[in-house]
Amino acid sequence: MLSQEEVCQKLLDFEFSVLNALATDVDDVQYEYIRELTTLVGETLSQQQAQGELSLSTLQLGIRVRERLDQLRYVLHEQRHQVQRIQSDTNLELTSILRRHIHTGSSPVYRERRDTTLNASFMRDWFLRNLGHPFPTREDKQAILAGSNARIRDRTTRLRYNQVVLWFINTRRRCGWTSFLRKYANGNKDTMADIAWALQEEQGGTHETRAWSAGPTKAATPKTTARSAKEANILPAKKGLPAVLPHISEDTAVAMRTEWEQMVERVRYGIKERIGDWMDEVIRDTHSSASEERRGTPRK
DNA sequence: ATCATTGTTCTTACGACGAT
DNA sequence: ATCGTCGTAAGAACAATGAT
Repeated sequence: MLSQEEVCQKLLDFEFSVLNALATDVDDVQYEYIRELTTLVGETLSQQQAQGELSLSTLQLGIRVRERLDQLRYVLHEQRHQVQRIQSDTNLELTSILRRHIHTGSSPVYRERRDTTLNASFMRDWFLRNLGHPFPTREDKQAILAGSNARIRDRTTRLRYNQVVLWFINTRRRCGWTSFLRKYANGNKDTMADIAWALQEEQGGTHETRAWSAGPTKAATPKTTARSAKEANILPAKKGLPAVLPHISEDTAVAMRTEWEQMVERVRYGIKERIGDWMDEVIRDTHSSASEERRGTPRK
């Protein structure tokens, strides 16, 4: 148990630490110290009060400290508002200056890189759950942003809205989603959604894709596709890919399944499209030259 | 006006390789 | 073993353009 003198000293120490922290930027160690001190002072005072050991002078000191901190809190509150107003005005001004600068034909100003890779786990997860239609709405993007930044205290590693937009654009292109769309769905996103549904159904997927498959924009325009038939629980005669694309050859179906799996892997673990393509080339070359040798065909 | 796509540039990490 | 340099892949970001 602390003596009255020690309690008073802790109170003053507490006030000094808080003032100091407010005047400068606190690091984690300082923050932790203030937190511990707050607990210690609070517990000691309430204990002493409960046991009737709290002296009048300590009590008065405690009240004075609280009043000073209250006043300070009010002042800081006002200051913060002012700073926010100034920041907002400055941002507007800077934006307009930068716009003018860019429009005068100067070279592009690339933002300084903060990290080599983004905190993309939320975006990857969303992409994988919506492979049939990886186009998040504004609300979706805001939710992804909030989820990604929820536990990040360091400002410099927090995602920005535009980074989410760009990540989806780049990932659709790099993971092979766009080329798959063109190659197998004739550029039709509805067909792509159906194919995605069928492939995931074949693989015994969790059918989480139902969310986008029956998404709000689609639901508003009901169509007699394989997808809507499924939603109405009218199961087609065939299941999986043949139900959606009845006229494709087995070879094409196999190729589609392979490319789909590669696409999923790229999204899940990173793109690495160039290494992947290179590996494919090596494997293909090795395979073809091996079979040529088996047939006795002279190489080169 | 807003959002997606495409082509492209730029930054960073990393491996190979030679010099010490 | 440890550097410094160089080339390259991956991925983030930008600009122009098109679609709705």
